[in-house]
Amino acid sequence: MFLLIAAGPTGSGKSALAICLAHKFGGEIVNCDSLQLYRGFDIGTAKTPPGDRRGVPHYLFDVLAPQESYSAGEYAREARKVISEIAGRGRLPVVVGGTGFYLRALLEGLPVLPARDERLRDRLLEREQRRPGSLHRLLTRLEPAASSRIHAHDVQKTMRALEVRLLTQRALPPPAEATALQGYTVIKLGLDPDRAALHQRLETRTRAMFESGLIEEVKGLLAAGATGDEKPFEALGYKQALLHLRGALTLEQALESTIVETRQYSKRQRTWFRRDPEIRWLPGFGDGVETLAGAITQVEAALHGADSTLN
RNA sequence: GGCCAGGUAGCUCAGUUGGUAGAGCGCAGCCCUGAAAAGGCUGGCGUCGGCGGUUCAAGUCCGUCCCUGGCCA
Repeated sequence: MFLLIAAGPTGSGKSALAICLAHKFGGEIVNCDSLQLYRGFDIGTAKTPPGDRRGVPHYLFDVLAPQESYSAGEYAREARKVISEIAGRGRLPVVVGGTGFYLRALLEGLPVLPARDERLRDRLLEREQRRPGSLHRLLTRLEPAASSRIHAHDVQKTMRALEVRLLTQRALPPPAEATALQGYTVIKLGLDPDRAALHQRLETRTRAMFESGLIEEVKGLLAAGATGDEKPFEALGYKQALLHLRGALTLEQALESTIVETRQYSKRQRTWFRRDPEIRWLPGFGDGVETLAGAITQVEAALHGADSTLN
């Protein structure tokens, strides 16, 4: 069984590439983007409209309501289930998305650890607010190895480490090893367009999002009952649209801020994916003819290469 | 034309009584084990508008010229 992955920074054309490959090789698409999971967040997440999907089935899009929180662990479980169903039908699962951490959780697994505990977190946060730095000091005492890996200023990660420590102490048995996804030959493709060209495209795309109704989409979500405090409103463009609607930013400032933060996000994605030695990098954008041809060649070679070694 | 306020890192600006310059943002690089479009770390020699002058020493004082904004003509 094969599993195809399309990775790369936002705006590099992953979706176009994935749809094309799925169309050609009998594939079905599985989302690996932490925000395209949400219903109603369409324009700002650059979700492929149903009309552009060329009849290729798409999974794990629009499966969450705004107020539902989510995590890499939940994603990995859901995605593994969907992938196994697709493969079970004799089709090729094609995972597309820029959320590197979710992809890692899916393929390599996460250590078996307790999930988030909001009540514990509230207490820890309160403690941190009363005495800044106290959580990291506590972690250093309880779990020196973990605290040395986490910078003292990184409260979010410090809190997670403490949470794990405090919960596992109570709830033995000790954590098991991470379980990697088994049974698939994974073909990882990565898109690596020229940086200046990507920046240009991201700016153009962001302007287009605002012009084609991002603000109205946010108004609609609020009218439908969202408060704006839900997690997906932290997303690029949504955050700024909200600030604009609340009068904190002019439209121009909201646009400018979204452009800048999108560029920074794309850089973080590059840094993340670049470390993965299994990715076969394709220069250019996923909708480029040559890039697409190169991808098809790669996939064919991988499929045939595996055929001959299996026989 | 006159008066006033400014011209310091890509941008916005700090720079005490003169001792060869700093913050934020951007930008670049990086980290990441259930918030990940999140969170965090590292990186600042730049003709201090130009030219003269005073001084051991000038972004900091003096002169002059140029530019920008405002006010008055």
